[in-house]
Amino acid sequence: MEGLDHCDWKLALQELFQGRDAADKLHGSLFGVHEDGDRFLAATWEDLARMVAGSFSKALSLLGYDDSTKSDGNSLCSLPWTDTACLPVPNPLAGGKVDGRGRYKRRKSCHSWSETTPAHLDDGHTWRKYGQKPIRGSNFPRSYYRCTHKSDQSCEAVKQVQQISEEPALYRTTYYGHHTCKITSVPQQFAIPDEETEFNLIYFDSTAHRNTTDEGFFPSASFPKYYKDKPVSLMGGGEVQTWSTTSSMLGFVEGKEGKVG
DNA sequence: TAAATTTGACCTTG
DNA sequence: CAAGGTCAAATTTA
Repeated sequence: MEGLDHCDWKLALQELFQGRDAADKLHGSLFGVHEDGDRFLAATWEDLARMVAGSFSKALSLLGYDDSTKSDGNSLCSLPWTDTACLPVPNPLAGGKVDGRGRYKRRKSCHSWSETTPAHLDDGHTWRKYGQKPIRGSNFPRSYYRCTHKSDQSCEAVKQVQQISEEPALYRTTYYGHHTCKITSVPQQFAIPDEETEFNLIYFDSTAHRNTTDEGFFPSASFPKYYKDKPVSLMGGGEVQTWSTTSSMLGFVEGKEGKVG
């Protein structure tokens, strides 16, 4: 993977984690252990299957084994993780208000990266909700989140979360911008790697990308059983602030970038 | 008491 | 003008 730049690397990890998450859920539901039991709908299987296929296809593409998803010539680095150009910027000409409200430009048709999941996944970052709006044509409101470190680290990452169906519960998360904040806390799951036997799902060797002095990333990361044992918190009533597991590693990967600019 | 959430006002865009 | 996105005061929570 020497040819993989950091952005593709992150995205590949994201897709792999998401794909495995969906695969686990699909496996559970196929064997009748899903929490919804008999009421678990075929539509959910379809969604999960689609997620599995999509995630792994993207990851493979990023890793150079399938160019079908890169045929448009767009590097995935142009996705919102790294696209700060589409972030809202102050607009001193707007409004003329003295209280600073509304001095921004709405992001237009900037790239957005979104995912639809049955549950919320931890991206390793903390978010603060700053708004909620009813969306025309949707039974569910859309929630707006920004990075908790917007003020202290000028981190401009934002995301929107909207429930798109009730049964099965599906949530669409759209990310804009990327995190420039540093993650200072190490997810415990990663701080103390589990026993070797637990490294059974995904194993990362970052030596091709990092040297030993790098901070905030494990030379060899894996996903031990904790992930399977710890259900991902569902987002109920627009309130989700405690995420865990799957993408914690991604958050960590993101965090190793350090501050930009 | 600090941090997070709620919610109505205000803004931009189409 | 409607819809969607953001701000910030008020309120809630830890």
